[in-house]
Amino acid sequence: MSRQDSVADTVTKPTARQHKPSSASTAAPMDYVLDEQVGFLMRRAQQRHIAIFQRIMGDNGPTPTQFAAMSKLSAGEEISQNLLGRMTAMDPATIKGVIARLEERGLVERLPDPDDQRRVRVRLSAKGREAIPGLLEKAKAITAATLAPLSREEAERLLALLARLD
Amino acid sequence: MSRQDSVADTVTKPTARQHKPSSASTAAPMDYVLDEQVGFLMRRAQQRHIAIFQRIMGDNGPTPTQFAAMSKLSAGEEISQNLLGRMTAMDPATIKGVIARLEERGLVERLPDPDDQRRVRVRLSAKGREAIPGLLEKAKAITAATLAPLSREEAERLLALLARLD
DNA sequence: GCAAATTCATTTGTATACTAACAATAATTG
DNA sequence: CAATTATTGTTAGTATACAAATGAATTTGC
Repeated sequence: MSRQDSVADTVTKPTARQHKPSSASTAAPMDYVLDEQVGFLMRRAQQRHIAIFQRIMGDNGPTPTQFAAMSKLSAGEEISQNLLGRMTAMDPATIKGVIARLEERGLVERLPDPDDQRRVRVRLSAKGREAIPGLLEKAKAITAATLAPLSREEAERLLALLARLD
Repeated sequence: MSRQDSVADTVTKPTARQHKPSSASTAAPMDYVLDEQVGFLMRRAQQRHIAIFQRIMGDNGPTPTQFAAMSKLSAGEEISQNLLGRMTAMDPATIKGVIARLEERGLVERLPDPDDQRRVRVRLSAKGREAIPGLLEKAKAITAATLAPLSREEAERLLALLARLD
């Protein structure tokens, strides 16, 4: 099978870090290697994670943000839409769309808040509650698969470092 | 050596759950804490990074993916659009939009490839080349600001771990 | 040398994500 | 109490991201 030709096949890979600042040349690339920057590495790691997420959750499964919302709602309480967004690191515009799509699929319900007419309370539907155990099982498998390249100690270290970057 | 034992068992946090095994309640939350999962932590860390990126690049600056494309093009060679996508971890549909927006702003040019009529060659425009030194300077500041909560050793460890997750 | 497979770029559709502006409602404060 | 301020949710607009389908061009495999 012809594998997808990777970048390495067609591009002269600068390989590892070279201490030599290449001088002389007109370009003067200024010693900046995109592939070593934290933003690029995080983006790639996230892409892989999301691919794993979709593979394990399956075609009808929730997206990562949809699952995040359902996970928080699985505690059982009704939560205002904006607060749920804060709990799942989504701004009001983003959580709105996520909840709308979950509601379309019958997994959550939206109710007016009797104490505050601005608020919309969100909770899992019966169908949503039934889905939770299976989703949590898959979510654990997703975390395990994402961290599979690392040993236990390395994974713990990574999580601790990531937690300090927010 | 520490074999790659399934990370699945590392998920079982010894710290989290309080002792209430009898579970008189219906919920049985199953020992899953969203905020400790690698996907959630990466998403949050990325959100913070992107906010830093936008703050330092400024209102007229490129987005992270736009800058990634410009950075790769700054080596000076003309690159086919799809290959540039591979080099910057974007699929063909994504890189198309990124290049289109850079072209609208006069930072890159698209040319037909004389050797392969399917291909579109992309290169920096004069305006794009002029912008590169300032952008690289800011990009370094962005990396530094993103990693600021960590010591140098911790940052190196994080980058090494992230690099193994893709 | 030619059919089959692959690659390149594009288009369409779905789903985040954020900014900015907005209206309705609540809370605060002078 | 009235005026200001803050919060909640919505809408519109921009920009990733990827899947799937498509058409054109190039490689391949026999």
